[in-house]
Amino acid sequence: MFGRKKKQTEEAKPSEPTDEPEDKPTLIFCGTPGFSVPCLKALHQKFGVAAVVSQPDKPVGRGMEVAPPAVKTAAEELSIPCFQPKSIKSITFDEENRFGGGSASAQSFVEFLNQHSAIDAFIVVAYGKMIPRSLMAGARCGVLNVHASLLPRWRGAAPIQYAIRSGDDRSGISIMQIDEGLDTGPVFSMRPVEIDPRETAGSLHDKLSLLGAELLCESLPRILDGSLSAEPQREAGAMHAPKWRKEDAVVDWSLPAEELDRQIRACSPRPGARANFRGNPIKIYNAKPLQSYAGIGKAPGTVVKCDKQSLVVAAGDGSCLELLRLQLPGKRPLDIAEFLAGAAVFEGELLS
RNA sequence: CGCGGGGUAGAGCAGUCUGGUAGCUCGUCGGGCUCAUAACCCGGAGGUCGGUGGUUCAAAUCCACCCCCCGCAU
Repeated sequence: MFGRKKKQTEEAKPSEPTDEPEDKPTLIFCGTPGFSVPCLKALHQKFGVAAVVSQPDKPVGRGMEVAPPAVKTAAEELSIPCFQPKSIKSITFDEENRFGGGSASAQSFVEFLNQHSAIDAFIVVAYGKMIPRSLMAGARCGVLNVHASLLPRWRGAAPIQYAIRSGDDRSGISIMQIDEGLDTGPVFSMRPVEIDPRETAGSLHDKLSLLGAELLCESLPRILDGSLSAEPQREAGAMHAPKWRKEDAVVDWSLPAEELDRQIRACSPRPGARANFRGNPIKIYNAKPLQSYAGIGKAPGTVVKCDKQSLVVAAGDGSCLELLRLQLPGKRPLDIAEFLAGAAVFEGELLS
């Protein structure tokens, strides 16, 4: 069992592959944002993680202060060495089983890899960069990936958002072998999760983040000992979920309310679906499509009802959207009753 | 030193430019009206106006520094 915890006193591993599985596999974890952290923590607790690779610290947020990625912070808490090369794509792996090449910022990582020549697997969870061939060749089990969709649906960077915006009734986690393509490698295991009708990208993100850690830890022992094989993906049903762009968050009131609702949930809590109100950008975090107002016939974007408790706006195809949680620039997100307590809104006003 | 908005009663806001009795919507408590109500009417409680220092006869308001929250951009 890989789950048994044994103190490992020797740093270096024998380079010859042995028939007997090691007490503890040598794993290198690559990840960057908060989504990856549960995987890292669970993996380290059950199997031990030899090293972490994450994106470099970068200026981020207000004030452009340099901040470390969530995975680096977690690695430090767990006392795992963390490397942050600017690029790993030029790292090589030669016939003598040595890593080489790589940018200047990757040198210490390459050096570390050569000290651990019996790497069992690289495990990539939302690392944020493509993985070079050298890493696939350089570990006994290659590069494994935790992906937040049921492949081949939603390959790419934003599977969670696409699943919600498309109205999918389920999502899930796939554990796959990374090949040269974008999320095209063969799949070891998948586990579905239901998408609740009121699911947001945030809530699904959190669920899948935990589910990913769970399924990874369950699958890994059998991947490492070869008893679990990977099935090639069917190409039928393959869908691409590219990076979520700014335009994906812009509300178009001429769309039917149900579509707007899905878009709003896909954008919540980040970046927040965006509309315009009296010349100000306004963010919509939660809304409800209404049937009872359907067919009212006002121009999309028109406020068709506004009292102290509720605000209803006309959308496309005669549908209406009740806004439930809003945010004005410089303000906190507010539930509709609070919002209306401070901002007089009139029926007939137009949002864009 | 990326650009910008904000912190005033339990919540959301106005008042700050032009210093001079703390205001609005909601909630809450009490009373009234009503078959009834999240409706309506009357009344009450609740605030060291983010903090510290300065200017002034007088500071929510002007000046300086600090703390916290948020929008854009990345």
